[in-house]
Amino acid sequence: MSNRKAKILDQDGCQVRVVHLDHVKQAKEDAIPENELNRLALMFKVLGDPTRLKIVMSLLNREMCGCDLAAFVGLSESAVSHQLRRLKDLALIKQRREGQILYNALNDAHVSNLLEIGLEHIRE
Amino acid sequence: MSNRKAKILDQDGCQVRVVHLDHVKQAKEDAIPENELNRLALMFKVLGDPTRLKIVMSLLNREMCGCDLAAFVGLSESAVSHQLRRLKDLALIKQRREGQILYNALNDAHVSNLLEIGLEHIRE
DNA sequence: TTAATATATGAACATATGTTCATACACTAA
DNA sequence: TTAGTGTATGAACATATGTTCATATATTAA
Repeated sequence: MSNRKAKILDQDGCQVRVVHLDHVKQAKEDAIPENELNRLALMFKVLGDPTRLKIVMSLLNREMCGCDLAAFVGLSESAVSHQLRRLKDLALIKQRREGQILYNALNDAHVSNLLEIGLEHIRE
Repeated sequence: MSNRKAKILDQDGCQVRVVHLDHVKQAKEDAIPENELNRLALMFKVLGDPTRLKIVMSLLNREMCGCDLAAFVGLSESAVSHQLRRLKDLALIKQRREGQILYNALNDAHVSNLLEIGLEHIRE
């Protein structure tokens, strides 16, 4: 492991100081593709809003229609609908229609795992 | 399970339509405390920025100092420092000083688990 | 002490975000 | 078809957010 200070050129041609050239190089090699990174960040960001998180948490144990969710989180049905769309776009929830009513549920086990691990982390 | 439409009063005294009174009631009983919800949302939000997520992902396999991280993500050391503080505030990373250099690492297994499960989700 | 390096921080700016409002669509019952 | 209900969506607004810049602090070497 090098502790020598080095100057390298970044992708824009600017000089950048680096302490551990090898670390930076390896990190770049390991990095996931940019579209995956952005999609992963977007998924976390969608979970990172209290309203949406409260909706998702409530779906851990039951299905809920938009109407119920609006009453539960204390917002308009319109606001809830906007949020549900974002959750659906990232496959965090799935929807099933029964007549006029659209039931929302968690999409798969990944989502509940994320919630559980996240809760463990903030509780320790 | 009731399918009868009902009108109830929310905590602000406004009339709210509810399809499944029992679902809403149970969801309210199950709900985690508001401060936990907000903290959990904040944790996801902090992971939900591409810059911070790229930093955290790079720490999966090695320690990195702020200097290296700035070169890796292609931003100023100041910008990186701001982001590292947010990550540290939520105990997502920990820091260890060695002389002038502050090494950053993931705080615990929860963080790497969250990243792995998140990646699985977006890749399926 | 002085200079150099690594990191931290407050203020300011431009951009992004969530809710509201008005309106439109989808499904059902009469 | 008509009316009623559940959901969706675009625009607009106020707020929140991330980066930049200037500056400050901390550690080490000379």
